[in-house]
Amino acid sequence: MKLVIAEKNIAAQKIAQLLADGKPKTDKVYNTQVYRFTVQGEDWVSMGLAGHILAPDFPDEVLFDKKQGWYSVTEDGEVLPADVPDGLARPPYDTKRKPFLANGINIKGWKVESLPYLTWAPIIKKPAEKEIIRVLKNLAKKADHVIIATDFDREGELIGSDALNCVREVAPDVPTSRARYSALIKGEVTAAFDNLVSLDQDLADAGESRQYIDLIWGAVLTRYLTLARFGGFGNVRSAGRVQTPTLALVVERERERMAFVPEDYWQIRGVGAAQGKPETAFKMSHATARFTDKAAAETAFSHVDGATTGTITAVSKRSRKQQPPTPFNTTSLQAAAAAEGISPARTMRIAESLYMAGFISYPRVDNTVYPRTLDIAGIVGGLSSNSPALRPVCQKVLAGPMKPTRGKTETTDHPPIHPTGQGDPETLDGGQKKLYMLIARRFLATLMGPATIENTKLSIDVSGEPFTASGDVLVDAGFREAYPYGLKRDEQLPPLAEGDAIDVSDIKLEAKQTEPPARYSQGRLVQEMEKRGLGTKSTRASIIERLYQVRYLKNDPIEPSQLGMAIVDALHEFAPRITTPEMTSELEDDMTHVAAGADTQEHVVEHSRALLAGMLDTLIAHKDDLGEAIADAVTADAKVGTCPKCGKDLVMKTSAKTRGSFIGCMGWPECDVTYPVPSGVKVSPIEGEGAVCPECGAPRIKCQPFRQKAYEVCVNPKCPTNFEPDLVVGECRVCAEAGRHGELVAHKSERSGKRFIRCTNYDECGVSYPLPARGKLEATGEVCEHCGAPVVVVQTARGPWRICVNMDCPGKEKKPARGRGARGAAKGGSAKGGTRKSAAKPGAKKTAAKKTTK
DNA sequence: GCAAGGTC
Repeated sequence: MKLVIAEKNIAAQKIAQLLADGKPKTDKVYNTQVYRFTVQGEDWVSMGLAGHILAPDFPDEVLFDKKQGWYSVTEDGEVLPADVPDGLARPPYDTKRKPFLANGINIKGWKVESLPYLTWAPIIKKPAEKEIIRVLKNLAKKADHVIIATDFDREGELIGSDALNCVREVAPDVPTSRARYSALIKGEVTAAFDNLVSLDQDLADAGESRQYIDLIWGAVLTRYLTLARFGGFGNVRSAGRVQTPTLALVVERERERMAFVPEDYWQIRGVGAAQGKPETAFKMSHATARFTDKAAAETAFSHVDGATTGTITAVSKRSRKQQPPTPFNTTSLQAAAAAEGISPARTMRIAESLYMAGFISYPRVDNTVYPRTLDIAGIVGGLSSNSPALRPVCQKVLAGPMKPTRGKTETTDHPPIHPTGQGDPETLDGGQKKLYMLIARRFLATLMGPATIENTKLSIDVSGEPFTASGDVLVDAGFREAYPYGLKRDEQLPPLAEGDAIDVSDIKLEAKQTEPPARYSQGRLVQEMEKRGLGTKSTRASIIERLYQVRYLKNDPIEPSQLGMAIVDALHEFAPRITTPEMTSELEDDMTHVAAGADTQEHVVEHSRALLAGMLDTLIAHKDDLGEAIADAVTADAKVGTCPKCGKDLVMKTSAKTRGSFIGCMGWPECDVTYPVPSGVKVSPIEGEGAVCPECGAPRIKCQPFRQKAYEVCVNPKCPTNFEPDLVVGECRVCAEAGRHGELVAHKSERSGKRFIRCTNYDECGVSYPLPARGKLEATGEVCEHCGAPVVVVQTARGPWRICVNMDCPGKEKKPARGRGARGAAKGGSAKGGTRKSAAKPGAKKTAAKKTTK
């Protein structure tokens, strides 16, 4: 039996189909799919791995004592790896050297001293995909020939080499060979299997060098940063060859913004309209788009101030074509999806699920050129029958020439990301459908003609001053019929001719300032990483996500936190190599040499270890400075405002007793100012105007609910801007039926800030209703016609909103368009609306909201 | 409690 080992299941299946005499049979070994087939009567089996099946790691004996964590203490009080194997320590760090004594000292402060040992620690490969390895070994035992058919690239060679090492453990003598194909098509694959070669160990070693260097630098620097000032569990401060330069890009942009000196300029703008037709109003501006000289701007303005008429002096029309977009690869899909509000990491998760469900092609590709073998018409036909919304445009595409656009990158391993045309999009959830439609529409757009946009430019004379107005109209939609993403709205100008008089109004002189360079969006950052050679199509999204997770980055567009800036600054000073993309490009050079046999893995890795070791003395010497910088940055990130009592910083804190968070003063215990944290929202400080509440002097904060509009409130729940005196909204029905008198009163919890209505006889009737978190309440004195509960009015940003307070009311109307969380909350109350257990219980609301917002 | 690279 011949065993074929592919990098992934789909490749194993495809290879089986392409090589088999007839149809391959799907079989299972343990729980993994394999494909059995015959080639010229001989039995073959193919299986897919799941990428790397082994992961590099330090051996357990140098992983440091498990109980002690990342360091351990010898009997002499010496802090060392739990057991230093022979030959582990290299100059200038040898085992005889005592880094320090821990007796009588707080050991925590000394942990980084063991890092030189880690720098020289040996690295082994540990099983990462145990199930796959089990299957691999099971099949290898029965095989008389093993063929490695992983992807034809450096990582593929390494994955194949790891697989061979597993095979060798159970079948040391089985002959092995390597099939190299660069596209999963008949010609390529059969040629590869007709011309088997042997595994390129140099290429695999090059890949393994990358693994080792990434692990050593990542582990040593991450532990260093984490331990320099230990911030408690869950506060890892990571560093790495790709993530740190990526973070540095964001920090650099932020620094440019901070160093930016805005320049003043002036604009004169107004509104024009065809005479007597105010409905044709259009914007116009002075022909000098930006006056840099204030006096000149004022002079020009003095001529036109209060003008009511103007004259068209020229009309010019020019049409331009917008070319259809190129096919999607991973980066361009991530960028386009990011513009639609889906982060690169989420895009990849959704794309993976669409791929697994058969809706789209393989999502990790660099290629932007459809292969000739792709059945484009078949896919369009499939889309047409499965997606009614796309049917008309599909029919148009089918009737056209269907000449696809081409991008710059052409590889043959996978086609660009495209819909398969199969599957009913109605079965997809919201995020999946949104991404699927983007991919499907993009695909159609690449088969269509350009869009034509007609630009009209009016030159206007107003009291001797030249003005212009410009309008863009899409006259021929072309590919835009399929792909409306990022399309500007038409700006239509009224039909006017030279010499026509127009009405003019609202001419204003506006003082403006030039803007600093924009922050990166997640889509832009992915593109920038690609440009600088940082990460791969498969890793960039997750690396950005990681930077958010360790709280180096925040918001979108991306801002670095104080912590992120402190990390970059510290590493830039003491380990600059890790902060720039050059480490990656030099690593690439090294790997090229190893792959070519001009250098060895041992030499390259050792050299890298030495570079890191050379930085450690300085890093360790500056541990306290760095720890302080990190601690200060973390405090600055936690700041939500300034204490009205003592002027120190108010920060987010966690109560040691209840583990709940609250806002407290850094001046504690001298100053006892605390505030509750509004629940269910992300809190951030307000800078500049509006930072301090004019009513009570407490800071105002910005609250960002999940997927809802952010709002600003005073942090003080007792502030008149938050506090509403208890409001009687009606009479309690339950009490009335029981012959008691109970009044329904609106309350606001001082602790959580939550609002609710409760009966004055709550202990007896248990009647309580949740209320919306915000908006001034008014009693109406009315009762609901459906359920008899009181009706109140809530003043919202969108105007007054009348509601029956009973969330379980049968006549419940849909709320005016607001966030989903609020709808979820309303639903949550409905479970047992108006009874003690549900409505009043804070947990109930939260769970329900979670369910619907997921 | 570490990285980055595959893929699920």
